[in-house]
Amino acid sequence: MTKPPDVTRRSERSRRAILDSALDLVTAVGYGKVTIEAIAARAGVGKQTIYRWWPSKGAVVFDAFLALNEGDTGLALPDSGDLDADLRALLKATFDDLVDPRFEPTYRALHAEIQHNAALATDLVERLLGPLLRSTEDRLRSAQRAGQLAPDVDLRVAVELLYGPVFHRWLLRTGPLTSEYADTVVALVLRALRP
Amino acid sequence: MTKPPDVTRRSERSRRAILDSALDLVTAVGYGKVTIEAIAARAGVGKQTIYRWWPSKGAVVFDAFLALNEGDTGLALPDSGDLDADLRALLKATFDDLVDPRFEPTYRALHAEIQHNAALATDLVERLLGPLLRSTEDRLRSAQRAGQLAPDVDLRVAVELLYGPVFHRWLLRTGPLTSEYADTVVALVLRALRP
Amino acid sequence: MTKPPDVTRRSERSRRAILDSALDLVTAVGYGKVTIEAIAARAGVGKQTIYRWWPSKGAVVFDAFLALNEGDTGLALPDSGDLDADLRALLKATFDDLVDPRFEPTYRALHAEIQHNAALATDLVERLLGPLLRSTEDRLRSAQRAGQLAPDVDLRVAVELLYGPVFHRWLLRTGPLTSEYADTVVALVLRALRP
Amino acid sequence: MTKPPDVTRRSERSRRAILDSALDLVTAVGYGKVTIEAIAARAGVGKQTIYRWWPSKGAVVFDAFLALNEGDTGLALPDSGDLDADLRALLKATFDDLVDPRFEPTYRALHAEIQHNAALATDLVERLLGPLLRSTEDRLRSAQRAGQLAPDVDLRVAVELLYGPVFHRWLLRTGPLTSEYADTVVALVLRALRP
DNA sequence: TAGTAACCGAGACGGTACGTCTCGTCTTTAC
DNA sequence: GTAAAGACGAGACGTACCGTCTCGGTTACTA
Repeated sequence: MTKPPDVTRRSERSRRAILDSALDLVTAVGYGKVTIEAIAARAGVGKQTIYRWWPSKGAVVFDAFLALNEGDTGLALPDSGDLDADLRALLKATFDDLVDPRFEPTYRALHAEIQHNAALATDLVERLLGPLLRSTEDRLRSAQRAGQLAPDVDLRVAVELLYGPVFHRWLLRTGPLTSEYADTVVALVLRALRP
Repeated sequence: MTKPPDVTRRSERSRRAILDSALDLVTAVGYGKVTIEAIAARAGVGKQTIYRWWPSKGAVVFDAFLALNEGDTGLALPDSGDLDADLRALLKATFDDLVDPRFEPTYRALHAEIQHNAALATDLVERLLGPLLRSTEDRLRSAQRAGQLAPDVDLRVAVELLYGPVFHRWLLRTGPLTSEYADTVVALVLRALRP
Repeated sequence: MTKPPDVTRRSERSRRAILDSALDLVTAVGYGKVTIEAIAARAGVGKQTIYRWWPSKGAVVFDAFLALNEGDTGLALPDSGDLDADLRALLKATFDDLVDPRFEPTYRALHAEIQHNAALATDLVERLLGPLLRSTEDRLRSAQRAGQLAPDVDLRVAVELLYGPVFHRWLLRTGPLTSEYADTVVALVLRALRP
Repeated sequence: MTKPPDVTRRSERSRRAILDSALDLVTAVGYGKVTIEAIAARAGVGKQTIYRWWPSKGAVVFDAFLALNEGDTGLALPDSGDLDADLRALLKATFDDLVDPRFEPTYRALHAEIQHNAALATDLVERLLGPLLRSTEDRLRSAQRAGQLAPDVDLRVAVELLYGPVFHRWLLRTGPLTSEYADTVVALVLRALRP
C-alpha cells in the first residue's frame, strides 16, 4: 500500500510557487494549454512535488483560483431593505465575474472539468460558488421573514430560479449577459416569489 | 489555398462506420478516453478519413449523437390545453434524457467541450437543444395568445426561467432532478408569468 | 489476371510532363524528399498514370535522368595515340560529371537506390555507366593490340582498376577527386598493365 | 534553446535493448522495412528514447552494427612476410564480410544511407572500414620499408587501388567476388607498386 | 457513324510510419 | 533525507505518402 505524503513536512514555499505559476500560466496561455510540466518548470519545482499533493491539473488550477479569492472577507451581504435592488446587484456582480476576461476562460475550464470530475464539482460549488449562493439565500430569508416573500417558498429553489437563467445563458452562450437581462430576471422571479 | 474535400465522393459506408464507432466507444469508455485513433481503428477506416471530414473529436461525437436522434420526427408539441401539465411534461422529458445513463456521460462531455469550442456550442444549442427550446417557446406563445400569460412577457426569457434551474442543478450537481422539482419549478414560473 | 496497359495509347504529353517534373523536383528538393504524389501534382497528372507505367520512384527518376542524357551522341572515343593522356581525360571527364552540383545529388540517390533494387542496378550500369566503361575498354584493347599493354591482362579487370579507386573515393567520400589524383591513379595502373 | 539530454543519466539497459532490437529486426525483415516504431516496440522502449539519442534510423542501425564488432580486438595485422599472400587474405576477408548473407543487406543499406548523410559516411568510413584500411596501409608500409614497394608510392592511394575494384564490383554488381578475382587484383596492384 | 474499350485527371480510400507532445512514474544527483 | 532535475515507457496527436480503387471525361479504334 502506498503511504500518503506527510503533510507536516510540506514545503509552503513550493506550494505557493506552484499555485502562483498555475495562475500565471492559465491567464497567459489558457487553461487547455497549461501542462503540469510547465507549471513545475515555472515554479522551479519537481513534477513529483505536484503529483504528490494534487490529483490533477484541474485540482491545482482550482486551488490556485481559490487562493486568489481567499483574501476576500466574503461577500458583504447586501441588505439595503430594497429586495429588488439587492438581487439585481447580486446578479450583476455575478456576471461581472463571469465575463471578466481575466477569469472567464478559467471559469469555463473549471466548469468543463467538473463535468467529468465529481469531486472537483463538489469543491467548486461549495467553496467558489457557495458564498454567493448562501448569501443570496440569506437575503431571501430575511425578506421572507419580513413578509415580502410567500412563506412556503423553498429558498434553495428560489436561488436556482435566480441564478439558473444566468448560468444557462453563460454556459450555453444563448445570449448576452446585460443589465437589462438582470432586471428582467429579477422582476419575473420576484413575481413568482411574492405572497 | 487548401481545397475542401469533394463531398460528392464521400463514402457513406465510412461515415456511418465512424459515427457508430464513436458512439459505441463513448458509451463504453467515456468521452475523455475516446481517441480518434480508436474510432478509426474500430470503424476500419484510416485516420485521415476522419480528419478529412471533421475538425475535432468533439465534432465527431456530436455528429454521432445527432445521427442518433435524427430518426426522431421532432418533439410532438404537447398542447393538451393544460399549460401546467404540458410544461411539467416537457421538463420531465428533458431530465429523463439528461440522466439517462446511456446519454448522460456524453451530454456532460459535450457540455464540457463547448466551454472551449464556440462553434460546437452553436451547433449543440441549435441542433440538439433547439427543437426542445423552440417547441417550449411555441407552447408558451399559444398560452400567451389565449391570455393565460401576461402579454408583455419576453418568451425567450421565460424559457430560460424554466430550463435554467434544471440545467443549473444538472451541470453543477447541486441537487437531484426529481419529479417534485419539476412541479415546484413550473409552479413558480407560472406564478411569474401569469397576467 | 491483370492486363498490361496498352502502350500504343500512352500519352506522350503525360510521359514528358512526368519526367520533367521528376527532374525539376529532384534538383529542387533532393531525391529523398521527392514523392510520387508531388511528381503527379506538378505534372498535372493522376497518380495512377505514374503507377501504370513505372514500378517505383527510382525508376521514374532514372528514366528522367536517361532522357536528359539521351541527346548525347555517346562518348567520343578518345584515341590520340597517347594512352596515358587518353585515360587521364576519361577519368577527369568521369568525375567532372560526378561532382557536377546539378547531378551529384541524383547520382548519389541512384547509387543509394540500386543497393536495394537490383533491376535498377542493371539498368544503371548498362545504360548510364555502360557507354563510358565500354569505350574505356575499347581504348585499352587498342593499346593492347599495339603492344602497349601486357597481352594477358583481363581488360574488364583493368577497367575496374581504373574506375574502382575513383568510385571508392566518391562513394565513401574518403578524399577529393582532383586532377592530381587522376594522374596518380593512371600512372600506377599503367605500371600494372604494361608488358 | 533546446537543452541536450544529460548523457550521465542515460539508461544503459534501454540503450542495449534498442541496439539489440535494431539488429534483430534488420536481419529479420531487412533494413528498408525496419521502422523506429518497430525498434521501440520490440525493445520495450518509448519512441522518444530513441529520438533522444539518435538522429535517424541509419544512425541506430549503424551503432548496432558497431556494437556487434566492438568485441573484436581489431584486425590481427597479417604479416607473414609474404606480402602477396597477406594482401590476398585481406581482400578475401573483406568480401567474405561483404557477401555474408547475414550482413550484406545491412552493409548495402548503410552504403545507401551514407549517400545522403555525410555525417554517417564519416562515421562509417572511420569506425567500420577504418580498422581494415589502416591495417592494410600498415602492412604496405612495412613492405615499403623492407624495399618490396617503390619508396615514392602514396600508400593511401595504394590502399584505394586494392579496395576500389572490390567495392566497385560489389556496389555496382558488375561481377562476382571470387577468389580468382582477389588474386588477379592483388597481382596487378603489386606490379604497380613494386620498385 | 455508333459503340466501346482504354487511357486520362482527379482524388477518396485503408493504411503505415513519421516526429512531436504530454502524461504519470522512476531514477539519479545535489544540497 | 528531501526534493530538483530529468530520463523513462507509453501512446495519442495531426501530417505525409503510400499504392489501390472508383469516378466521369475524353480519345481512338472497331462494327
